[in-house]
Amino acid sequence: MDDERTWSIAELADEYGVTLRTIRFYEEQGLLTPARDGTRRIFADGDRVRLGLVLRGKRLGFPLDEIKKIIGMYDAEPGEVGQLRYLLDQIEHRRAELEQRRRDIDATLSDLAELERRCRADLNRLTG
Amino acid sequence: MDDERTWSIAELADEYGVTLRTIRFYEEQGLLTPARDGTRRIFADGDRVRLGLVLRGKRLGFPLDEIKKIIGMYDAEPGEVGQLRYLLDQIEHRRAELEQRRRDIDATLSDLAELERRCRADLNRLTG
DNA sequence: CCCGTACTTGACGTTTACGTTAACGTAAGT
DNA sequence: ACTTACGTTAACGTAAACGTCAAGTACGGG
Repeated sequence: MDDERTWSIAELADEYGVTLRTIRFYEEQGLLTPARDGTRRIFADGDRVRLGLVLRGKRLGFPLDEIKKIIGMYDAEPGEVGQLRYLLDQIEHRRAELEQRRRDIDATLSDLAELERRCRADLNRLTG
Repeated sequence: MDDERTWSIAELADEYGVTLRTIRFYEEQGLLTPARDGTRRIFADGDRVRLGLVLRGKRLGFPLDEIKKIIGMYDAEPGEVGQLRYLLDQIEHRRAELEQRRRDIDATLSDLAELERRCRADLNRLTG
């Protein structure tokens, strides 16, 4: 099986539910670097994965330049020891950030659960 | 003990690490409604809590008008049955959103963990 | 050859969430 | 009386993340 399949910009946009403009903008920002056939963009599987990562980052509320850094970490060359230590440091930083977010989410979910309880109680009182 | 203590805009800004402008802007947007002593803003405990909720929403990447709606749900009057059903519906919607976010976070954390493993392996190879 | 469809690159418009002066009021300290 | 600290409103500026034209290119079908 060849996984040499490629996609047009419209196919990718359609698949991920974004506009063409969005994808072009991501390329302009260096988040995607599709190949070219003349002037046309050709997206390989790696590009699809990257787009998925970008959108996941967006759902998490990260700004695009942050997302760029994070994705950049994934495909950094092994490089020298200093680089590796720096990268590990960054990883730790991101992890802390994400764990803070998860705490915020859990707190909000718990607030919502409490709110729902009150709602259901009120509803029971009124319709019960 | 009276919990009648109040705060100035500067105290609140300082406590939460935001600027005065930010707080005034939140008021302008209807996210906060502090009392007044003449023209001066007087923040009660409820206002502090609300500011905390706003900032939590921000950390989660919600836009301010979304945050306004969510917070609005907390202090909605019990109201009529239709309102309650609508509110329960909204709660469900927010919950789904937050749970998607948590999945995104977990996926990212797992990516980071894998990346860290590879980093440590490389580091061992180089310094080992 | 013309048409429709898909693609391209500008370039300007828009919204959000504040930052940044500007110009002023008020109350306390010296 | 003067300064300093803290507050006010009004208004313009800005960066991010696209949306929205405008104008042109490339290609297969009829």
